[in-house]
Amino acid sequence: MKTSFDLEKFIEDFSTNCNKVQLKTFSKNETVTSYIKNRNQLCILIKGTADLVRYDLNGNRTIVEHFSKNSLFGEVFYDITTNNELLVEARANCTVLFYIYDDLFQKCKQNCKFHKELAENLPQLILNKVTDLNMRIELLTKRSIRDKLLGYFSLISTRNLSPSFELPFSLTDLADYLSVDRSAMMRELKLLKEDGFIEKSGNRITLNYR
Amino acid sequence: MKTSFDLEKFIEDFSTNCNKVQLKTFSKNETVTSYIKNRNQLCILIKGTADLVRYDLNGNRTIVEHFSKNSLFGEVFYDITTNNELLVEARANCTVLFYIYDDLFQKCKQNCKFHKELAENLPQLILNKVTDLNMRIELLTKRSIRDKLLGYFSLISTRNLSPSFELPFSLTDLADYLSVDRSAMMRELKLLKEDGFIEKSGNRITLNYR
DNA sequence: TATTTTCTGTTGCAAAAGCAACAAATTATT
DNA sequence: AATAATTTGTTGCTTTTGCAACAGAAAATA
Repeated sequence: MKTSFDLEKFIEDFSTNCNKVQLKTFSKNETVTSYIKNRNQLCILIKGTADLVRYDLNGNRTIVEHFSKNSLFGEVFYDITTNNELLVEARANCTVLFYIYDDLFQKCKQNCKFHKELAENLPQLILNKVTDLNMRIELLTKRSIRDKLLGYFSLISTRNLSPSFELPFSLTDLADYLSVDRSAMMRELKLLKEDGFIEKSGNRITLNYR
Repeated sequence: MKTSFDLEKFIEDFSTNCNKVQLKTFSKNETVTSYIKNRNQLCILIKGTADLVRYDLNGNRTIVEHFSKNSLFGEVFYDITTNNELLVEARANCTVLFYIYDDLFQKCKQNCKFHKELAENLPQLILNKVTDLNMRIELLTKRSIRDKLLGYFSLISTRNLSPSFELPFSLTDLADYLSVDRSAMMRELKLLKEDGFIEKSGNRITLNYR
């Protein structure tokens, strides 16, 4: 895992009069922001978890990204070309920093402490985001539900340094994240149990493969 | 589209004695690099086109990313957790800049012109990469081959500012890029023609929807 | 230019995934 | 504690996708 500085710590003892920065809190299930064409917001999740969710024309819901502490989101990272609605929804109580900027990597005119720190650390945070996106692509390019599940489990297991873990999603959300039908996914989970690949009780999974 | 500085122009009249930078050329179908665990190379495609390709255990080939001028690649952007082979293959004659770095965003000790310029421009190039990856995810999360094709076509069409365009891939490669079976994709293309969504002659597609 | 290789286009059949509907279990709300 | 809402688990049926195999076209190579 790549290291990154502790933004939360930094924010805590941070008081700025910089008018380009806003700190807001959200409670579970609230909409944090929706992506709007021709705006270019940058947001940093300081605390909590949230999802970027898309609802398409067929009524399918997709969890496009899953955010936790230090995750970046906002239109800066997205070319909004489609008519799909893109919403960021709080999964737990959240603290989010909104950054309205002229030039993302330029220090603001006041040259305030916040902008200085941000400019220094943003590149690494973005790099973390890129590796996250690449892992997501690796999952999505797998051809079967089985391979998607196994790939996802193996990922979480590696992160937790344990073959046994609680899913960070409900099973309903996991299906939306892997972009597959929920009932088909449930069926495949059952088969994975029957074939001895995994053990499962509730949302706790134990892997029987390395 | 986001703007970015012209790296090719910059490289042309660039001569450095910085020992951390290498410029190499490749001809079509040559392997530019393969991703190696515990190395952290950063590469910039100065000229040409190339693909990041993965071969999985089932023998499936996936085009993970498609690179053109100014694209970034290398292990910096990838957590190599799987046993899958990841190769960058030149699709056309290429010029690639390899950057062996200690700290990606730190100027090198010699404080050479190249590192200065790169440090200034890298963040924007990375941001472009992030929006590319997000578009790719949007495509891959579409549930049917039909929607993937239509989404992809609409993307290319928007980029080219025209409802008619040559595919930048062979159809075989397009299937590997959309992560679907080639023959199933061909069948769907035929249906799209029959249903009047597209016209197709060879690798030229014309869209009949906006 | 002849020959080999790759790519396109097609099809029948098999396997996988999606859809719809519902009951049971769990969690949230009043 | 009672009720409502959401999530889990399951299944029969339908549709979509994948697989395999092959012929013709196009492109690359000798």
